[in-house]
Amino acid sequence: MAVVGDGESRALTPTSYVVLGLVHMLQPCTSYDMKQLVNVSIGHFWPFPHSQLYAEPTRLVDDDLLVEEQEDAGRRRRLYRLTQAGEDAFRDWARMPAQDIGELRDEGLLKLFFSDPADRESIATLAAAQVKVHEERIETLSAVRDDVAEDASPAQMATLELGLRWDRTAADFWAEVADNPPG
Amino acid sequence: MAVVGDGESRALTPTSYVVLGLVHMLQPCTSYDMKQLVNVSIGHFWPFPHSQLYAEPTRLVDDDLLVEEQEDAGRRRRLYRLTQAGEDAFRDWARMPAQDIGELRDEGLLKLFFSDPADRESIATLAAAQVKVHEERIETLSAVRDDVAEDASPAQMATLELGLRWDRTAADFWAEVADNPPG
DNA sequence: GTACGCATGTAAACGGTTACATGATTTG
DNA sequence: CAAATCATGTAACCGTTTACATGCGTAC
Repeated sequence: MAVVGDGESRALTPTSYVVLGLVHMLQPCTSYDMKQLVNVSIGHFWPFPHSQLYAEPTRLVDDDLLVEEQEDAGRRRRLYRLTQAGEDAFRDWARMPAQDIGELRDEGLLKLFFSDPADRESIATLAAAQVKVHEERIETLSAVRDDVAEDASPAQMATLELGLRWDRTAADFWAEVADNPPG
Repeated sequence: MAVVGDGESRALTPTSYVVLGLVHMLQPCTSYDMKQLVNVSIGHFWPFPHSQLYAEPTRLVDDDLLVEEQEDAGRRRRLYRLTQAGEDAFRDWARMPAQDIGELRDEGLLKLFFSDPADRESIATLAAAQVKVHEERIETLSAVRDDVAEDASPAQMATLELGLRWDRTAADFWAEVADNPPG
C-alpha cells in the first residue's frame, strides 16, 4: 500500500490555514497572487512576510493538502490547488470555533505597563503617539473599506469593521491616558 | 583593549524589553520571580512560555545588559540585575513611542474572513463561541483587576482597563454577528 | 535600449514553542 | 514518609524573519 505524505503528519499552524484559505479563494494561483490579496485584506490584521507564502505551500504539498503544477515555459511559476484532503482540512477548520484567544501584543501597552509612575510626562508623550498611530490606521482602514466594498464578501467587510472598532477603542483609551496620565 | 560582549550586537526583540522591564521592577530576581509576575500581569495580553524567561536573560547577559550571579549553595539559582547599559537601554525604549502597530491576530477573525457566505449558520456558531470566549475573559480580567488593585501602579491598572475594553468591543461585535450573520 | 520597479524566489539565522527532566517543598 | 505540586531548568525542532538575488515587463 502506498503511503502518501512523508513521515508523520504535523500540526497545522494558523499560517497553514491562511494559505489553504487563500488557495481556496483563488485557485489555481501562485504565491504572488496570494500576496496581492493579503496586501489588501488580512495583511492588515494578520501580517506576515511574503516569504511565508512560498515556504508554507511547499509544506502543504508535502502534507498532500495542496498540489503544485509548474508552468513549463517562461517563468515556470508554480500554481497551487487544493486536494480533496486540503478542501476537507480547510472546511473542518473553518467550521470549528477558534480555541485560542486573540491577544493584543501591543508594544505601547508594554511600555505603559513598565512606565515609571513618577514620569507622567513620558506617559503622556507615549499616549499621544499611540493616539496618532491608531487614528492614522482608522484612515487607512476606512480607505481600504471603500476600495474593496464592491468585491469583498459581507464577512470580509465585517472583519474590517472589527479592525476599525478596535482602533477606535484604542484611540479613545490613549486619548484619555494622554489627557490624564496615571501615575 | 578588552572587548565587551561577543561579536556583533543584535537587535533586541519585544521579549528582550519585557525581561529588562521585569528585572527593572524586581531586581535582583530569578527567572522564576519573573514568571510569577508575568502570570498575573502582562501574561494576560502578551503571553509566552516560561522557557523564554530562561533563554532571554542568557542572551541579555551576553549583550552586557544584565549581570548574573549564581548562588553557591543549595539550588544555585541565578539572580539577575541590570547593568548600567541595561538601565539605559530600558529607559530609552520606554521613552520612545512604539513604532509597531499592535495587531489583532485573532483566529476567529481569520475564520470569519474565510467563511463561506452561503453558510450563515457556521458563521453564527463561530460568532456565538467568540462571544463566550470574550465574556469569559472579561470575568477573568475583572477578577485579576480586583486582586491586584492594591499592589499595581495606576499605569498597570490602565493596561488591564484597555484589555477589558477590547474584550467588551469584541464581545459586542461578535454578538451582532451572531444575531445577524453576514452572508 | 536603459533604467526602474514589479514579480518571484531562496537561504541562513534566530527566536519561540514544545516537551522533557528532576530537585525542593509542602501536605496529609 | 509518600505523594503531589512547585520550582527550576535544558534541548531540539520548526516556523518566521531578514536578507539577498535576479528575471521580466514597461515607460521614457
